[in-house]
Amino acid sequence: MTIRDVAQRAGVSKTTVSRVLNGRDELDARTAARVRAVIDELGYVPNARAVAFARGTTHVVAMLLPSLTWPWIGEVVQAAIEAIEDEGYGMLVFTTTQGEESMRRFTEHVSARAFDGLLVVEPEGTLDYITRLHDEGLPVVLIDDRGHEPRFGSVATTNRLGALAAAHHLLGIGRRAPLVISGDPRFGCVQDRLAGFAEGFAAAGRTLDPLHVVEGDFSYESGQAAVHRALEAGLEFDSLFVHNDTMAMAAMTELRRAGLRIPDDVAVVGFDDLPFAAQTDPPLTTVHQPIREMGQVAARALLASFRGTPVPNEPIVLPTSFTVRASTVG
Amino acid sequence: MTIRDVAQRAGVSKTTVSRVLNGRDELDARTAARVRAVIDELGYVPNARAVAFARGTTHVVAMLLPSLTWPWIGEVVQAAIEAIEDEGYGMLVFTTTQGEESMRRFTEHVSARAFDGLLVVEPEGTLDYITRLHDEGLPVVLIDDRGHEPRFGSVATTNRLGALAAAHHLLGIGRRAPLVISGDPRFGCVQDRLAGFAEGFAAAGRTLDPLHVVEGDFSYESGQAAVHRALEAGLEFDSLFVHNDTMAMAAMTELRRAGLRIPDDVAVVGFDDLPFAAQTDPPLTTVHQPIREMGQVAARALLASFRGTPVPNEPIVLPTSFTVRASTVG
DNA sequence: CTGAAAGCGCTTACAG
DNA sequence: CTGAAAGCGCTTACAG
Repeated sequence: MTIRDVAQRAGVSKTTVSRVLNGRDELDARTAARVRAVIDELGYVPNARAVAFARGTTHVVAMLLPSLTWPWIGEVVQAAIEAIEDEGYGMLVFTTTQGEESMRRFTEHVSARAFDGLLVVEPEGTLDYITRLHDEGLPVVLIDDRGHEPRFGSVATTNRLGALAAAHHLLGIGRRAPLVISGDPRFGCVQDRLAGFAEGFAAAGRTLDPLHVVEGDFSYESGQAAVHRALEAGLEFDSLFVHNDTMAMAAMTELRRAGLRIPDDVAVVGFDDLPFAAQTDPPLTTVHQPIREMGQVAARALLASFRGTPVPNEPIVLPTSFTVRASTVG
Repeated sequence: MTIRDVAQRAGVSKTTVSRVLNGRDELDARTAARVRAVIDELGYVPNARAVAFARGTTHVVAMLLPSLTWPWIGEVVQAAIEAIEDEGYGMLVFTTTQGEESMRRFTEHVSARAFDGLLVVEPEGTLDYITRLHDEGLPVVLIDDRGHEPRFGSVATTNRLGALAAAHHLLGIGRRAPLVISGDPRFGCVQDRLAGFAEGFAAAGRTLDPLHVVEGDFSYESGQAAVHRALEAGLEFDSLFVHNDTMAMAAMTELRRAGLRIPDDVAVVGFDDLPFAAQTDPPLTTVHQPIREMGQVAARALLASFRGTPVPNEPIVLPTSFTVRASTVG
């Protein structure tokens, strides 16, 4: 069934049916009603391929991601999909688990103009390429989990303030000797978290000893190893500020193994507030990242740009919040 | 840039360029080489919208899911995407977190013929609808996590045998009094797991007491509650067979809280083998579901059907395996 | 082996 | 307010 069938049955031209469908031109109310009745009766839905071809627009948004199996990525994508679906768009998902080959394929889809705009959680080392796509006219919004501040639209969060809140909380419960387990220091977000946390302690007249900052890489194993090394080295600490929840969970397991009580001997603060943070043992105090909101806001900004509202050039920054649980306050 | 530009520059017709692009007809090797050279030189990529329109085929596969935030769903989708991308297809993802509204939107995309085939992890209560889509000619493959055995192509796993393996393992390490924490018994997979486990104990001359089967709903909370209730009721057990890892993890936390040692007092076996199962405390012995393989096999079966190989009518069954960790063998 | 032409199902100036 | 016609960029019989 095509627009022709509807037109014939309603006794109008295809042009008129098209107008009813898209409803921006003036048309006689009665004609419109009649056409609409026929559309309903026939259950007609315009062929998406034909519409895309004629309009030069797909009603599809792509999302480029490192992988779907990361802890928080499902949340971002879910939120973005919901926002996208709300406007009748579809979401094409691309991941880069196959490295170069994945990027080659993605590029192919870009060149083929298979979608109208792009949401991206940056796969490592692709920022220049994404920037080029943006410069070439593809609407792009970056969901910035790494503190990039790119030259195009992005959504980020307050890493520095989040870490500051962690510092205040630990100071507030009387902890004076924190150990920091950081993520990879090449990331802007890691720098921001280190800076914010140091700032909080500095404001209380306490300088953080650089020896009390151990480097992890956001993985479970690295969280475990960090605590292990710190204990072996005989470092003294009454609290942990860990740059993500996964490492924090690992750290807690390791602390318990060493016979330390949480929070009595060591209070632990994470970063992310993933769903499992409420279910660790003990439940984890952590800096809440507005993951869902970031996905949603990014999607909405992209959709708005299709309607002519340009994506802001500076990052859209969404605030973290602070979630207190039993890992710091028994 | 369009196919016209390439044709002009190569001094051939658009038909010829199209033939080079799709390469199924015979053509002069030299002509083909010349056209290919021009294509490379110009970096020409056919417009996906035009191709889709002309061919009546989109090179896009859709995946319908309850949600992207479930523990194992990212793995399935990731595996499916990789298989899809390998053949140059794109993956359109739809979730049903918005209930009826989501389904209405999805239906719209179906009617608009926005994709060539469908992969589905069934959102509750949609099986009849999916069956109808299949009957109307849409290629569909179900990734069956619930023991459905639908009337169309599906990929499933050996729930019964997996549970049987769990029973054998527990018997093998001398456990005689298991407590089972099940999922929602309306699911076929839950029935299969109950049956397989009971079978294993029956074969060893031991009948399972129905009182020792407590019902959960696959959620963390329900796992915790189940153990709590069992202990309150004074049930005696030396082991736990839990129908998924999430409840198993919750159960372990609750056991520890009650002062019981794992595995000394209670050995614990889960089901799924999610990534976190290796990182619980202690690491969880569990029935490994071939989640990635299911996604991959389902995607490949769907792609094969586009090439004329029909999707088999009976379920494609992939075997579970059994992963032994410290929660049963200290 | 190659090309001219029709056609895929819409949208959108343009004319009335 | 409405319609005839061109056009979007390919593919695919059909003819040679």
